[in-house]
Amino acid sequence: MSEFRSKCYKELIKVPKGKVTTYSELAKAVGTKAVRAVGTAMAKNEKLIEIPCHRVVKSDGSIGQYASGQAKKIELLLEEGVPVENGKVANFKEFLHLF
DNA sequence: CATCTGACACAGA
DNA sequence: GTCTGTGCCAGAT
Repeated sequence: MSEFRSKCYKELIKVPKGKVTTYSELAKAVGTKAVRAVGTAMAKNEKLIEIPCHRVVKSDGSIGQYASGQAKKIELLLEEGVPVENGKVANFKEFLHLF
C-alpha cells in the first residue's frame, strides 16, 4: 500500500452515497495531474467494499471502467440513487461531489 | 467522431 | 537501479 494509493482512497471515501466524482477531481484532490495514475490505483484496489470506486466516473459523466464490470458499476450507482443512461450519469454535474 | 499526446504510479524484466 | 508497458483518463487536434 503506497502513500499515493492511500490518498486516493482517502479522498474517494469522502464522496457521500448518492453522489459521484471524477477521476480529474480525485487526481486534483490527491495533488497529481495524472488521472491515469489514479485509475491505476483504483484498478489495483483490493478493498472493493471499502473503496467505492463505482462513485468515480470520467470527466464527461461516462461510467468508464470498473474492476467488476461496467454493468456492476452502473447497478451500484443506480442503487445509490444516481441516474445512469446509456453508460453515462444523467445530470452528473448535479451529483458531482467536489472536495 | 477517431487519434494522438501528455502526465505519472506501478509491476515486471 | 533503469527501462518498458500498461492503466477504471483528459484535453487537444
